[in-house]
Amino acid sequence: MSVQREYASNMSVSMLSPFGARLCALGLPPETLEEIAACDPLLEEVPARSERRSAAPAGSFDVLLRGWAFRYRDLREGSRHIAGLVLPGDPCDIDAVEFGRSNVQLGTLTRCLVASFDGDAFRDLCDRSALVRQAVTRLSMAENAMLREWNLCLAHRSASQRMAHLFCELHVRLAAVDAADRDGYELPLTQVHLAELLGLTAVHVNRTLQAMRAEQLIELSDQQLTVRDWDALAALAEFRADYLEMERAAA
Amino acid sequence: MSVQREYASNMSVSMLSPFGARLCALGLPPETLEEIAACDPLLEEVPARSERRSAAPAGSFDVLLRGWAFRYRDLREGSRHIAGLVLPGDPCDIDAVEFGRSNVQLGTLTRCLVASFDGDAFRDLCDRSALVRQAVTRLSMAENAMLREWNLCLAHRSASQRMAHLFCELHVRLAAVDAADRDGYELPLTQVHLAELLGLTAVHVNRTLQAMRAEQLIELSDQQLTVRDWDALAALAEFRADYLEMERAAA
DNA sequence: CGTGTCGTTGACAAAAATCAAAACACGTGG
DNA sequence: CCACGTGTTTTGATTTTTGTCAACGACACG
Repeated sequence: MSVQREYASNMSVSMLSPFGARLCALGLPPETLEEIAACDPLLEEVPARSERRSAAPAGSFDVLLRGWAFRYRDLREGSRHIAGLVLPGDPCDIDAVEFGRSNVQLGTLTRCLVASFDGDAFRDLCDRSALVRQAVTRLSMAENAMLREWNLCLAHRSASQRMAHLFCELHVRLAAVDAADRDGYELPLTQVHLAELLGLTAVHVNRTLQAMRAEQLIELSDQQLTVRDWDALAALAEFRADYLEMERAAA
Repeated sequence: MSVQREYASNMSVSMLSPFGARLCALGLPPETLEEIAACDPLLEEVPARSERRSAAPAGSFDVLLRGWAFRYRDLREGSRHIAGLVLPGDPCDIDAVEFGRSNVQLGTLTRCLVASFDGDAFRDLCDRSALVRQAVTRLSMAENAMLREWNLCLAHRSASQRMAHLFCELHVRLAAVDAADRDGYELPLTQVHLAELLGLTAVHVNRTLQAMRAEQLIELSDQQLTVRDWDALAALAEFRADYLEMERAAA
């Protein structure tokens, strides 16, 4: 391995730091990131508010490094389902690794930086390295845990509870990649986005937000969310962070 | 390897046939099942209507071979969320493989036969065999796909659409393990179970079922579901089976 | 026979969707 | 600078969907 190559690889490791944080939170050793970084990802900037972009063009393994994105699916006549938010450190579409192509649409909310690993090279690496394949498995299972939790919310909780749960989950996930203050974070979503995500109408989202503001739970203006009363918010949502903390679950 | 051992292993392969069908549907070669079967699972009968059973006691890897089971979680005061149905060939809790213990509750609807692989032995096998670890990854991703689809249903579809979607999905999943007729299948769920699964009240489930019967979509009595009009049912649910057929997606 | 579970029904209340419109911010071009 | 279009937030009135509460009948089982 040439010096340039090693240098490039080290650069990659530091570039990939949010992804490294994710792997670490999943209980994976630092070598995992080094092995993956050796794949030399392509770094790509994506402008804000882009849509109709495949999550992993050409079956590559794409990881979001900076910015906010979301997975979505169009429904009949103008309606849309946002299947989940993609935050720094998250894979855009983990399934693409196994199945060689993506059938998820990805949209961006802010300007994003994406690390794109060549699909075939990454799959080769999976075959060679048990650690890397284990990382893929755990990333998939982490997503699984979030989906299950969100399922429960959608099935059994009210509009305000879902909203509260989303805000709590985002706080914890953003904090894990140093993108949240102690009492809030930037939330680059419109009320329409929230509606598509929560499975509500935009009108109802608006009224729910107003109720939550009136109850002194949160403030939200200019894309900035401030949590006024974390305990009350978490209690409303019946939020427990354990499903997000796989490493503790593994211990 | 002794003759007895091989013999036992061959026995296992045939015992495990529903699980083999799953692996095959996920695009995995037959060797995968053979390697796994060599782990010599314990076969365990579980009586019908048992509850409060951990999905994978002692971190074992458990696979349902016969019967119906479900994953659930208790909520505040008497209410309960059924997170998913476990059909023959399905792992009871795939996460237990990676995290060495299960925090999912499992209940049975009918008498069940479960193959239980020793946790540590199975994890050793994962480390040795890329194929087996890949199987775990794909099983996790398959569950992921179902969760995503169900998420969409819960978020954006009405009671009758959810119900229709459930019936369609079950038909396809049961057919994959030869447990469905062309026009229906046994459905060992009470209306209360359906309610906990669909995120509705039992009363509303009852009324929704009646409406679907009145519209000649289905019949349901004595735990036997008959699909009267598949096309109309699938259209109502906006059901497309592709998310269940990973092998085709991979092709 | 009681007792329990399950399916069913009716009357009513709450949650959320729908429809329509206004208020507001923000850029762009005249 | 203003007029204009567009996207976002807000509001009110109304309807639809679903939940809640209470009760009853069928049926299995001890």
